[in-house]
Parts: sequence; structure tokens; C-alpha cells
Amino acid sequence: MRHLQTLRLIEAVARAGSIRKAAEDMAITSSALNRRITGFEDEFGYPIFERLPRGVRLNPAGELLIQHIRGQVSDLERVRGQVADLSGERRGHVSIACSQALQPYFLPEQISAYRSGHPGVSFSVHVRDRASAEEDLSAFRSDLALVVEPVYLAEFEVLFALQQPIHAVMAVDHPLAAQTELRLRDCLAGPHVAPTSPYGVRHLLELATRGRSMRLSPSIEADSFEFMRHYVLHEGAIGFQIPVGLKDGPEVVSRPVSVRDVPPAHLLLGQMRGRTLPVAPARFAHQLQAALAAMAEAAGRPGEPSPS
Amino acid sequence: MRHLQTLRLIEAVARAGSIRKAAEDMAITSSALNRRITGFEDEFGYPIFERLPRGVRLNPAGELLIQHIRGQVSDLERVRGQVADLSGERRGHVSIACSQALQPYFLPEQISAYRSGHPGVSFSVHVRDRASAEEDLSAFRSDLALVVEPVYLAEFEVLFALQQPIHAVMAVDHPLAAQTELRLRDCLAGPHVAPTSPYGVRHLLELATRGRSMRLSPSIEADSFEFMRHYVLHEGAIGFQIPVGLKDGPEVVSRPVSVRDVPPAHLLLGQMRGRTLPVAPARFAHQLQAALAAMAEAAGRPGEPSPS
DNA sequence: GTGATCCGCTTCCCTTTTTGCAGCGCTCGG
DNA sequence: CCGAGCGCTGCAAAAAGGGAAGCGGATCAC
Repeated sequence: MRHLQTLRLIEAVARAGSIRKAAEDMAITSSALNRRITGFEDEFGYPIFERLPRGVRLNPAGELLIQHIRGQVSDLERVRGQVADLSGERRGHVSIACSQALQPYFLPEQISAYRSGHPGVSFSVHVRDRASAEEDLSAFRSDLALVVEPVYLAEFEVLFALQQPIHAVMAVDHPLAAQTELRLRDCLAGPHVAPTSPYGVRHLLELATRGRSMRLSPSIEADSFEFMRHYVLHEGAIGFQIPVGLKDGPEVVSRPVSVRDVPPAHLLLGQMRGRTLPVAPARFAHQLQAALAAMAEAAGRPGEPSPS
Repeated sequence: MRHLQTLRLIEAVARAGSIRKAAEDMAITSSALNRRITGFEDEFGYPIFERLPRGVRLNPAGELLIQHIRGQVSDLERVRGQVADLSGERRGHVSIACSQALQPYFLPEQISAYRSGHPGVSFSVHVRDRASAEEDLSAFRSDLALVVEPVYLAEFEVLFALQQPIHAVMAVDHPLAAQTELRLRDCLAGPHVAPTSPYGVRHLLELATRGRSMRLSPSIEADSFEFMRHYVLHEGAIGFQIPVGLKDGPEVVSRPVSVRDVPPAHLLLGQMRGRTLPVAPARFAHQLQAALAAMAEAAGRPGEPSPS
């Protein structure tokens, strides 16, 4: 969309932190870009960048503006999607930020199921820790977020919430695999593997051990659940994950940790507060809600539908 | 704002119903305008106007788009207002649609009070019947609406609601002026003046008489409450109005009609659903809520605050 | 210090885009 | 059948935008 070019350039400058760098990214010269920026500031009536010796940075006015710009671009896409929809084309795009737990099984299945009904819809999947998933939402980089234990709930509008107990993950021949429910103390007695701190499961484990006699002292910290799932095959180590990211295999099994020891994780589907989603993301969100609700039903732990 | 020029031109064409007329309005040639329209349709991917022998009209895609355009223009104004606000300029504009009852006393007082604190803020007041006030909101022609008995509540987000009993208005020497509360039957027995049907008070009077033995048979119908208020000085006629639009004077007095006969009128302050108002309208709305709440308090009839 | 570097901004010149003008073909009301 | 009104299209003029080069200033490594 041509009439938004200036706005896109502004965003590029804000991102690059310098007019010259942004000019390179956008394949024009710095002089041209500089003129567009100053020209825009003139007609807008206020400067939107503060000039630093090493580049530029958005001033408060610019912060307000960039938020508007992102909303505008995304809203035009939404309108285009609606138009495409009424033209019967049924194409679109869904951008979703998710926690790692959703990556191996849940999301691939859901996306595949959705695409079998709507082959024209494409997807972007961004794996994010619980804080940056929400940032993605408010910067309009993602339409939806499916996050374990979100952090800042201010701009996060919950569409569906589901609780999942923490599971311990271990090799099939691990001694504890004989029990059907584990105590946290037993899990932490041997070598264990934990996610790094930005992740929701780690957060819950720390909540569970803080102020108790138990201590979380992971032999390995990792920011990859995939890595941890494989690591438990060595050393008789124990890892932690929530059921949505787990499937018992021939070598690895999982057992729930008692909810008396660790509070269950909250798995939340959300969007940016107040935003009207384009057609495709809205429908996909609806499908996700149904799938999560079915999962809650199966676990005997009903999810909370959105308060709408 | 230059980058919105094409969008504004599209809106002008939609409004004028013809490219040539719109071109004249916008002070460019029809050829230039025509090329911008077709150019936009090309990059948008879909035609947004249907070509008729006598001009053009928005097609469904165009309807969707025009809504987006209006939102965008108004949202940019909101951002600009916020920026002006943090620059300490404190200017802005409030556009409000209101029923006639608010015109003589309430709104002038409120606007004057607001402007004494914020002299940089300008106002547009549009007097509208109850249906068109809401249309103004959804077309972004007004930021706020203060309406008696609104009609379509779909896109109307209620910020504050207040009930007011219908009052009968008459000359100070009218026989009924001796009573403190009137029965509708007595009011309708003599000559009476009623608003035309688009107005809320008329609507309520019809509700009150429908299916009863009483008949509403106004000697005069008028779409001006100002006219009606003066007319009651002649013929011993009786008019109807709600208290917010009334002040007893040396010649004219008002008396409540029993709520057993006529349901009280709902006076609603609202905005377009889901819209984030610019700074000035939001603050003014806040002041109006306070004023209406005080009025409700004084009448011993508490208003309902917004459910936010 | 001091030269190297990176920055925003300006000037000159040329390319690209947009505009205005005139005119075409069309439909409709009289 | 004719004139009025419409959307649309060549063509030349005007305006806007972009590229190359360079200025002055701030910072950093040495």
C-alpha cells in the first residue's frame, strides 16, 4: 500500500536507530529518507525523533505515533482480509506467538487442521518467552499469543485460559517412573534440568521452592525444551514440562508432579486488548479455543471461556 | 496529513457520489482524481466503487474500506491530540451530537465550564434526532452523543445513563399549573403541542397512549422545542419536555407528569463502541458524566455509571 | 590532542510521478 | 435525436521524490 510508505519508513528508522541504516534497509539513500522524515515532522507539527550524536531515537510523541502506525498497517490488512473474504477468496494470514511447549505437538496439529479447511491461509509462528510474546502482540507483530504464565496482563486480552499441572519428564527406566504422581522433593533429589528464567515453567518451579526447604539446583539450565527432553536420557536426569508439550515415547515418559507441591501452569490464549482481529486469525483463535476446551474437558479441568 | 490524501479523496467521492463532483469539492481535476481512484483500486486489489451511468457508488468492499478510512483519520487526530497534550499545548476539539433538550441550558453551561479550564479546546455541537445522532457517531462525525431515548444500541457504547420524567410545560396562569404533579389525561384534554416523531419525547408519549383510552392529538406538531416552549403562551396549550431542557421563567412553568402515565425518558451519554476517544473528548465526557451524576443525585434518582 | 568514523542535514541535478487539459465513448432524460 | 452528465484516456507541463556529494558536528581509539 503506497500511501503508507512514509509510515513504514518511520518505523524502519525507529527500528534501525539511525536514518542512514534504515535507508540502507529500505533501499533508498539517506538524503531521501531524511527529507521524508523531516517533511513528515513538519506536517505532523511536532518532531517525532530526538537527534543523538550517534543516530536518532523516538521521542515520546514518536512512541505514540509508532503505535498508531502499527495499528494502522495491521488494520488495513484486516480490512483487506474482510474484502477478500466477501470476494470468496478466503485467503489470509495468521501470525501467532507461542511458548515452546506448544511447538512440538499442539500447534502443528492445530495449524494443519485449520489449513486443511482453509488452504489459502498462511501462518507465521514465533516462539517466544512469556514476556516477549506479549510485546509481539502490542507491536502488532503477532495476532495471537498462546503463552504459559504470561507476565504483563495490561494489554493482554485473554480469550481462553487453561490450567495444566507440571509434569516431570524422565527416561522410561527411571526409578520414579514407577509412580503415577510424583512429589517435587523426589524430583529435585537427583540431577534435574530446568528452563532458564524467562520461561513460565521455571517461574512456577521457583515459586514452588522459594521459602521451602527444597532447593532448585539444576545441573543443566537450557532455553530449549527439546534439548531438555533429550537430556533426560542421560544421567537419570529429570526435566519439567506441561502436558500440552508432551507425548510419552518408547524412551521418555512423563508423570505429573503433585499440585500440592507446584501450582499448575496457566496456558493462556490472548490477543491485544481492544483490537479487532482480521478474519483468519479470529477464526483460528476460535478453533484454538475449541481445542483447548476439549483438552480441558478430557483432563477433567474445565477451562474458562472468555468473559465476552 | 499528506499520506492520507488518497483516503480523503475516496471519502469525498463516496460522499459526492460522482468523481467529477468530488473533484470540484477537493479542488483538483476529475482526471487526476479518477486516476487516483483507479490506482488505489489496483494496489488495493479490489474495486471499491461500482460504476453507474450517473456516477459511482461504494460497493460492499468500499463500505468496509470507508469505515476503516474514517477510523484512521480520526485515530490520527487522537494521536495528534495526545502529542499536543504532552507538549503542554492542551488544545483539541470536541464534536458532540445532542438532542434538542440539551441545547438551551445544559450543554452551553457544560461547554463553557470546560472551556474556562481549557481555552484551547474548540467544540462542534450538532443537534440531531435520536436516530441520526447515532449515525453521526459511527461515521466519526461526532465524538460523543448525548441523546434522549437512543434507537439502535448496536454501535452505541453507553458512558452514562440517566432517567428523567417527562414534564408538561405551560403558561404560568394555566389552570393545571396549580398542581404539583399532573396526570397525562388532564394534559391531553386541552390543546397540546408535541414534537414530531423522530424525537424521544414523542416516542414516549406514543408509548404511553398506545392501547389506552387516551389519544395524543396535538394541535401543533413541531420539530423545535424552542418553538413549542413559546407556543404554550398561546391558547393555553401544553407542551412536553424533560427537565434538563427546562427552566421555569416568569411566563412559563413546568410540572412533572406522573410516571404512572408516561415512562421516564432515558438520557444517555455515549460514544462509538470500541473507539478510543482523543484526549479532549474523553475529558469532556468525564465532566459530563460528573454533571449528569450530580443531576441524578439532586433528583434522588441515581444514574448508572458506565460498566467499565 | 588528533585523525577516523559515523551521524543528520543540505544542495544540486535528474528521474519519476502526478496533474491539468482536451477529448472520446457511453447512458439517460426529454 | 440531442444535450448533459458521467468515467476514462493520451499528452504535455508541473510537482514531487530520489541519488550523489559534501558540510559541520560529535564521539571514539590511539
